[in-house]
Amino acid sequence: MANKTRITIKDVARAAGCGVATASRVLNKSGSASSETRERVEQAARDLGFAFSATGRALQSRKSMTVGCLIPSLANPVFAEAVQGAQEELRKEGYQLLVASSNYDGETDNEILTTLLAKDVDGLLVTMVDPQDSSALNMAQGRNVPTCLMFHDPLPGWPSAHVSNAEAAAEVARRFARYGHRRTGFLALRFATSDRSRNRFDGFRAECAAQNLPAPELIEITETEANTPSILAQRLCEHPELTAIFASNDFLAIAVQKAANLMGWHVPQDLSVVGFDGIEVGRLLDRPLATIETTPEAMGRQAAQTLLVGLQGGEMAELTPLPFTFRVGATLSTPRTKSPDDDRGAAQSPSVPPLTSNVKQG
Amino acid sequence: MANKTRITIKDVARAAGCGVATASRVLNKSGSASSETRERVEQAARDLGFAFSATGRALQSRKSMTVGCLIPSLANPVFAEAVQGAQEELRKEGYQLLVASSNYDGETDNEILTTLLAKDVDGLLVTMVDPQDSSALNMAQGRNVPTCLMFHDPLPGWPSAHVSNAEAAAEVARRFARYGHRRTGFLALRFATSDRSRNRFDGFRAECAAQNLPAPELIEITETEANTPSILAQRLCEHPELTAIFASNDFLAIAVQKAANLMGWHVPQDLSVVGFDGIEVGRLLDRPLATIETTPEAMGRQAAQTLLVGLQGGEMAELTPLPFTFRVGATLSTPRTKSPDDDRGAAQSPSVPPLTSNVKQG
DNA sequence: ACAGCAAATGGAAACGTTTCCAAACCACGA
DNA sequence: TCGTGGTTTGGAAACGTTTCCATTTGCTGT
Repeated sequence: MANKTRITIKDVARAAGCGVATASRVLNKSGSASSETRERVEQAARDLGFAFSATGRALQSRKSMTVGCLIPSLANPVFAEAVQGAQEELRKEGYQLLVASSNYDGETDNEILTTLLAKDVDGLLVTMVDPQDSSALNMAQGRNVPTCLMFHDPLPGWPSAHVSNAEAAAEVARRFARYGHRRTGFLALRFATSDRSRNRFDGFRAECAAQNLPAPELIEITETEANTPSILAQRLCEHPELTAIFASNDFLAIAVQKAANLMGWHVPQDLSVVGFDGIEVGRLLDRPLATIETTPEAMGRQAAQTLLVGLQGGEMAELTPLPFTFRVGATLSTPRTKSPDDDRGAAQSPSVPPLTSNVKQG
Repeated sequence: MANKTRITIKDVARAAGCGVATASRVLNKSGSASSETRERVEQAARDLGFAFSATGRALQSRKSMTVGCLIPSLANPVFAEAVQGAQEELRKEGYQLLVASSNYDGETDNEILTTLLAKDVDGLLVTMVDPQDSSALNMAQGRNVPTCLMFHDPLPGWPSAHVSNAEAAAEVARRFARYGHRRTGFLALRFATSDRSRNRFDGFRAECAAQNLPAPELIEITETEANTPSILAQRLCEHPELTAIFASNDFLAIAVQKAANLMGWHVPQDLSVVGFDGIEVGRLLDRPLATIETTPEAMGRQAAQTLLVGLQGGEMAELTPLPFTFRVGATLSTPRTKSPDDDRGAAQSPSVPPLTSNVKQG
């Protein structure tokens, strides 16, 4: 019960009958020491169950061996997987990850970054609402804290592990065009706080134009609308002319299918749907989801590796976008040919078979 | 370019023309100071862009304001959500979360815990392979580092935020029995490294016995088998007598459906399937998954709140299990009556409607 | 004008490390 | 016997805080 709560290197030194400097040298295998002292120190350390205090070390060496990680939410598997990948990569090199999420809130982003910087993180891995003018992110730069973004399209000043949102979205537009769709929609959640979503829309719209399609309809919905199929169905009904919907992420795309079912529309005959991200469950659906397949874990790994270069004092190179794949699912087909009084949901012959090959792009 | 890299309280004191003690008092709003000095110090701090170093503070106060979090993997949304909940709860009180995952490996568990302890975490949130005899977890106890488990059924020595795995599993057995199933199977992944999974099986088996059902078949599969529908289908074929399968998590349950489809079996007529966890996507499937619905985020929150009590020096009480719900989906029904040469997959009249009410239990 | 007291202040120690530096020690050849 | 040069060794400073404690300052009331 009279346990001193912490065993320090001084305790070890005393037990071994030597100075702390010597103990430190032995335990770190730096500098020289006679084999007898070495033995005594090691024995003492073992007996006492000594372990270095990372705090003491951090203070003296000005290296915390800690990386800060800011993301919108761990409840989104895309971010969670990225963190998982980054964490594994960093741990190999002895770094720990300080993780915090902002819930898609710009102010919280800054608060968190400030806290992380105060914690003396050696580096930063960041996905946030508005990196371009975050005071805290600038402060990180001023303090020379290596920083790598994740998911964001390239931004001046920071490397970013990402997939080209615009190019991926363009691929979707091309697919739609190839299947003969003309009136398309882009379904967005949190459009205001996600540059990813905005960039997807921009890329999608641009390619629609290039393909001589009418401009896509932008449909913004709230979290509640996304989670309530009946309401979502209502929103979709406001756009009866659309034959294909590009959802800004897979969950949304699945929700659209659900909503469509509710109205008796058949996917894909009555409405084609394509998602974004390529989450695993999309594959397991009865009607596997057509989607842009990305690899968030690889993204996290890449970000971590780049950061490691920065942490070792190197120059962090601008990153080339990670490849994406168009996953051919069963939710994209030719639109049914519609007559003006066409009744959606009527029996329908099978659609043309989907294109057989996937496209990989970098 | 000649920037001193870090601004310390000494710099502030010098700029304000006072001692560091005074500066510290002002900036911390502790102790007294004349309004002029107060003003000068605050001005100086603002001008210099001063921020406290958490490391220095941690060293002197022996509080790192950091909590360590160990989980099997962030790639599993159940854990990711728990971390999310815990993180939010802890941040409110000024704590940051140091997150690491072990990939379901017991040795890694211990390595990580050791590292976290070295980092002087003030508390620990843990889900691991084998908490009962982890040297590192004992060390945490010896060092008086408050620790709360997550997901684990109660264990002597540590509080645990959890759902009663056995009771939840028993509920599944009762549902199976009520629908007239007799030959059932329990599909397990990582049985060896998950006490949760084992406890579910035990509870399931016990209640099968109580309901006079034959002992359930334990079917262990590997990750690869789980991810490859065709192989999984093969495994299922080895047990043609089973009419209902309880999968140890929802992903597995979805995989079973997929595999069943592949063989032309109809779910639930030919094979009923129930999952565990209650992940969101289960709801969005064409055939919504029947499952035990749990609330991982709430679990993370509860664990964090308990831990906070411990962090404030209080006694951490044993936690009562969190409630779970049996989610009535569309994957559980009466088994089709089988004749010996019955051809599974033949056309079939609709099953009886599912029970209408959910059950909530704590 | 002065004792007495509260408010304000700053020096110094401590937290646990690492590392610089000077001192002590050793064996060896001259 | 004594330098010489290398190996071991430990004291002390530094990293950025907070806090104890002693000192100084400024008033109050008599």
